[in-house]
Amino acid sequence: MENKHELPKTYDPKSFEDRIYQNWCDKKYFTPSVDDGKPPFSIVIPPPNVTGQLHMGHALDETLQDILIRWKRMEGYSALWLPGTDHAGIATQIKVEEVLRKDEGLTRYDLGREKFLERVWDWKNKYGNRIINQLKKLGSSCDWSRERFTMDEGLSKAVREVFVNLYNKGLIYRGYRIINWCPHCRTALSDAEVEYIEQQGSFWHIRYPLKGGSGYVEVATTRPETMLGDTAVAVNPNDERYTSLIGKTLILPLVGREIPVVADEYVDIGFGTGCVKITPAHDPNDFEVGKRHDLEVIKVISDNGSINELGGKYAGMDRYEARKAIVADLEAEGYLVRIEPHTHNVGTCYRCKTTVEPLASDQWFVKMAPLVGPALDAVKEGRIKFEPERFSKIYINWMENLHDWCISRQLWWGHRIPAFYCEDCGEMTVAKTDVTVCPKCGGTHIHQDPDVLDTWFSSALWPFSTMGWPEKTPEFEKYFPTNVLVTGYDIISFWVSRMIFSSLEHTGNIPFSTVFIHGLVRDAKGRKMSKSLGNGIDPLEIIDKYGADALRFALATGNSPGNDMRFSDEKIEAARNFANKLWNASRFVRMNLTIEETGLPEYASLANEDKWILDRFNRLTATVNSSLEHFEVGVTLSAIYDFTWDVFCDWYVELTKARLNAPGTEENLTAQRVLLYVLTGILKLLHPFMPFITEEIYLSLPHDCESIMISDYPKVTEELYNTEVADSFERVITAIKAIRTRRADMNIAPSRKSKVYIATKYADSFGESTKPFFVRLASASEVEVAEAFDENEVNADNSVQIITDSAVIYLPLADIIDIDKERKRLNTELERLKADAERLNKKLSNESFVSKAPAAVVDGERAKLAKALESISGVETALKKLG
RNA sequence: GGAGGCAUAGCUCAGUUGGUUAGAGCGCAUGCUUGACAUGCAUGAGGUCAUUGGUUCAACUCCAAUUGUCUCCACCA
Repeated sequence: MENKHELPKTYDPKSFEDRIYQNWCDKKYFTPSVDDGKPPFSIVIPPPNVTGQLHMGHALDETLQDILIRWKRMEGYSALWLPGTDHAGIATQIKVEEVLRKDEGLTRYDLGREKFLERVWDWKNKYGNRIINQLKKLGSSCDWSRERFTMDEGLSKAVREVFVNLYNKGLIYRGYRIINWCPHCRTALSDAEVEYIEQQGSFWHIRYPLKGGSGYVEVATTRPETMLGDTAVAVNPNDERYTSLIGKTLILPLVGREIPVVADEYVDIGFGTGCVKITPAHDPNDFEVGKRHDLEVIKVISDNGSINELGGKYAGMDRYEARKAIVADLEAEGYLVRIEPHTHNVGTCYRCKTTVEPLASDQWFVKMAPLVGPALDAVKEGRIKFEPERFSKIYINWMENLHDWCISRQLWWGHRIPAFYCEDCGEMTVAKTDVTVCPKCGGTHIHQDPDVLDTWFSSALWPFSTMGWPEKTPEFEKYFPTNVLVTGYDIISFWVSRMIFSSLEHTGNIPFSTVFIHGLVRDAKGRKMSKSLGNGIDPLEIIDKYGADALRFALATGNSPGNDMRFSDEKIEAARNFANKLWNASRFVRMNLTIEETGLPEYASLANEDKWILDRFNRLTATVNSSLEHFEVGVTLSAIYDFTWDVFCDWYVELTKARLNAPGTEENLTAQRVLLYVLTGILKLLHPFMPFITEEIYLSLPHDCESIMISDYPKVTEELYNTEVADSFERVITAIKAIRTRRADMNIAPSRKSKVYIATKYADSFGESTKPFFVRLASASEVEVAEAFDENEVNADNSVQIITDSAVIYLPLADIIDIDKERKRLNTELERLKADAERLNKKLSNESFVSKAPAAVVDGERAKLAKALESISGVETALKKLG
């Protein structure tokens, strides 16, 4: 047995959390061994961005994962929680560019690609561990020895392997298509990276005159500047208003270009004017129309969002500046018909919120159609389960409506696309290793594609790339597929779905069997926490003030899967108060301990209240284990909370005080052992949720293991169930509560003690050993129990009468009692009970209820009726005695 | 336009396959220095479980519609 330390008088989490975490690390408890012979349980962390700072969303995510992993570890699994970080292409590149501009007044182009990347790596090495250290403050039991980074050597190898395989299968291709372009980040974006924000805009109606001066057509647009790239106007072939115009030629205003009127089903007859200007280079639908009619693609907006050299007099203007100028010119020349206000959704970059510009560009794409089927089947067939289940619908809906995935980014920070071009013969080679000699012409003037891959391309491989894939490492063999993925619903489309189809395609296996989805953490007013609102709550400040355990408790409690939650001062204070309560109860138990052993004494030697608490604890254990199995973290925690506070502290600890005050007796030792057993059990059940305080207390008590985190999680012990004794003891509790209630009703000061006479047919329940409980907890001066009421002992006229379903209790308090009031009260009570009994009678005489309801339910109702009848007879007796 | 969530006490929220008198925290009221804890103890007030219908012996729970509210996806120029 190690030395047991003292527990200081005040609960001060700062005094032990870091020390305990360091000890766990030193002992390597977080690092499971592949050959430990235990069944595997694994989770990979959703890798936070290296640029990131811990926020409440992370705190919730990590807390839930840690709860699961600690629970499974204590249950005897080889529990691996694999941590790491994501290189976060756009975010990190922007971050370092900012620093560069601020500190040195330079742009990345000033440095050049290689030098710039050196700076990014410097930055990563310097600040990339910040978020990892923050995770440690939370108590996360990640296996830091297996920490990975999306751009480390192994993962980069996996990325290349996947790219080349997909390319060779024809699932990756290069194409000239309309993509979403962010003029600020100067890169292409995937559909998922575009956020639509509703904006107040205008609808400009413009006349396009017919060649030859005989009339015009009227088109409407929200982006007038794109007219510089118009190469046709389209009408619906079934639109009778315009059939005569099809095939005619128009003169594009301001530009003077001749463009045709084409017929295309894409045009909605009922919307706008029914005539649509077609700009194939800057609109995805127009691009398709253009392909069908063989129209020229004229790109007029450049990478930085300005009008390019094809824009005539508008060349060089920013797109919004050009819009103003064009509208003004149209008006001056009489082409502008009118301007309508118009609300529409504008696509913006999810990183910088700049309005994206759709433009035609050469990019790399993943062909989605062949990957979707298996990824849908895995969920539909239940091999991958979403928890809560409803999120599988969101997943399915998204997967069924996928376009090809644009994976190339015009950035420098990321995995460079492994495509090599021969400058001599133009051959392109895609290969796992760098190409230096052209396989076609033998030329050596080779350059690699300058683009990098979408960050999510490497994230999609995370569950297996982190395990060493494509090598068959021992980790991969043992821990893949992983068991649970814990993440927020906001990331299902970005990440979860891509992991699923990638894993199925490349490993032939699912990446995880359960996706445990949680909601967002909002502020006390229900608003999303954001930098711009400045309403974010810093988890590290909370930890500093209240402790990591309190933060974890606040995040885990009252939170149901998939739902958003609010974080408030009240919540964190309630959590801290609970920790304080546990701390003090433990201190009380500890100061009364003289024993060293940890087990229970002979069951037969236990008092009824001991058997009662053990029965209740056993039930708690059953609840906890089954609800954790269903990811009901919040329900589990509140069950432990209620038991700890209401059952253990408020009742059982109080009930043991009489025995604790009698040192040296056998009863005293028994009480100590049961107290220690139940308290230790609570600590173990609670440990996954509140790892620090439970460890600190556990080690201060006689303990059976060198750390609570590697001890065994409590399991149900069949022998500890004892409904009969537990029910019998509940009668005592019921009686004490009833006495307290009556005394409070009558405003009897606690200092005013009273004799307590208990008339009951359950005299066994109210044995000699229960009398001190009435003295201590119900202000009794002395207690007398009788099988039946003894008229000689009690003058009912002078007694307060209390009726429970198992006893009639008399408090002789002659000077306080008001006979009329008593009679009235008893009559009201009698009426209520009779109404109850009648209702139950009616229910039980209902033939279909008795025959169709389960026997247990019917029996339950019968028991209720029996209790009601007993109470009725108790009240009637009392009334009779009252005269 | 498509899909989904939510609606329970003054506030914030639980309520695990339908089965007592619907719960918690905070707040409120009353009384307590009960030698672990005032970050506490005891007691209490407070709810037609959004509305209407349906299924069932039985509905806060399942189904449909309605109202309010939030979110995601698509995007008609």
